[in-house]
Amino acid sequence: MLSQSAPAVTEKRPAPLRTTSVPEAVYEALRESIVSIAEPPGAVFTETAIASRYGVARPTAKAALERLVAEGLLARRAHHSAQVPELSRHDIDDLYGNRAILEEEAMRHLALEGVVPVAALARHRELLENVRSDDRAALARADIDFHRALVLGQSSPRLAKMHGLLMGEIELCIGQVQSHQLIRPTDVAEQHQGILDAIAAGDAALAGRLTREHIFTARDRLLSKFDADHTVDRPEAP
Amino acid sequence: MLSQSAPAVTEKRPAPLRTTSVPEAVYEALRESIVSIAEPPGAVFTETAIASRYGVARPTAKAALERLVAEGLLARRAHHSAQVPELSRHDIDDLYGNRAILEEEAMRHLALEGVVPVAALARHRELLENVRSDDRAALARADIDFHRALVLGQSSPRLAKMHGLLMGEIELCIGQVQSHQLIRPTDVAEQHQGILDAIAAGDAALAGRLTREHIFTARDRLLSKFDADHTVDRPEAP
DNA sequence: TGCGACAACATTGTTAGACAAGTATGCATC
DNA sequence: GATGCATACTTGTCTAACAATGTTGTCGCA
Repeated sequence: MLSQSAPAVTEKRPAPLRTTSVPEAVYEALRESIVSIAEPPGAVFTETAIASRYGVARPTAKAALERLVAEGLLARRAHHSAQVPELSRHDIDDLYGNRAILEEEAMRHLALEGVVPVAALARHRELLENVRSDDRAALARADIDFHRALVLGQSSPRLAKMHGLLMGEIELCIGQVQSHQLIRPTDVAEQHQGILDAIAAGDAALAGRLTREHIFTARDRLLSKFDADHTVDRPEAP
Repeated sequence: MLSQSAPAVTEKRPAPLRTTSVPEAVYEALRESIVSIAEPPGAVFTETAIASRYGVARPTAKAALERLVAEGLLARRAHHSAQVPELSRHDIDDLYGNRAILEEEAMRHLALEGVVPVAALARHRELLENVRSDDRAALARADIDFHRALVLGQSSPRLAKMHGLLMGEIELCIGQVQSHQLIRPTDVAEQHQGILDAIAAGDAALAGRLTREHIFTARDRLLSKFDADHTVDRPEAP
């Protein structure tokens, strides 16, 4: 019941065949170093520095930077170097609020179609296998990949596009607020299982509600950590 | 009650001061010619052609094209010229379904804040003044500008960003399916007034419901026109 | 006539280098 | 100590060129 889509379907799309152009590769590398906070908030990226770091021409570096700026992973004013933005409390709230809206809708779609994307199942299994691992960052990534796979599996390309836009900043957010130190992987896995079951059962309302609650739980965890981190440094806060 | 924000607020943001760079100008010009279907679906845009048409360098034209591709206003495969995409029935459905979700949420935000953005009021007045005009295209634009102003007026920047992404394709959609020939401007104005009233009254549920219905009405009008246009040419359709 | 290989062309991908324009920084002056 | 200027840095834009890829048309051949 979990996969009404026949195996033939996965056969018909043999491979997305991700061909990688040079700007694409630079973009990926930069993106990775940003969301992993190898480059901390405030780090500056000049076009020439990126160009020489990766051995490409400046226009190529420029293209990669502009793409990151468009996604919100970098901020820059005219004639200034790009910088990794520091997300505020309001940003976290905004990010997760919109994420909840989008994913709730995506899960409702999936439930109405009654199809659980095979890619999401694979990601779920990955997370289950690593649930006893101590690599919290890897678990956070598995969590994100699971959600991405689910949204990618529903039928609205625009919904997936908008979700992808948000998830970039969400990853940055998770990196900056290292809240996955506190999270219990078993809880996450359980909630994921609940969502999958609701989708498979075709219960759109339940799938939507569970998704919303799951995301709000994550949001609240991040906000708590954020507040804790920011009241220590500022004893004069009310 | 309509504007709880003091005049001082508009004073604090003296002007967005829209400075226009060269690629920006090319982008705007191309975008306009696309959504106004001066360039019909299928029209090809080569980088060199754009560059010589506007008297700019090819990299400049390239940047403008890439931006349009990212927004879905142009489609292109690697090593091929960009083309204006032809939206399918499914695209229209997808576009308006997602638009409804986003705008419903935006109106709920506004209603909860109890603030009607002054820009939206101005747009509404514009539409009312031209309600007897025969310039249907201008009315369609006023309609879009009204919705844009409302969403821009609420407090979530990401919601506005995602909405902007959709609205580009929505404009293209409206251009390709010339359905505003059939629309009654007074109906549109009335529905807008209803939404504004609900927001001012702080009734989030009502504002959301009216918005959703308003958008679905528009969608159904487009779909009807689309079907009519496409069954004429294909008598063998079921 | 029909079909396949090959060659020429068109288009994008990427680079290099250069100059202009804008911004910030530091220094000298008052 | 505040102001104004000069300098350095960074981005904005252009010209030119070559490489890689996809398309098209032609030619020869069966």
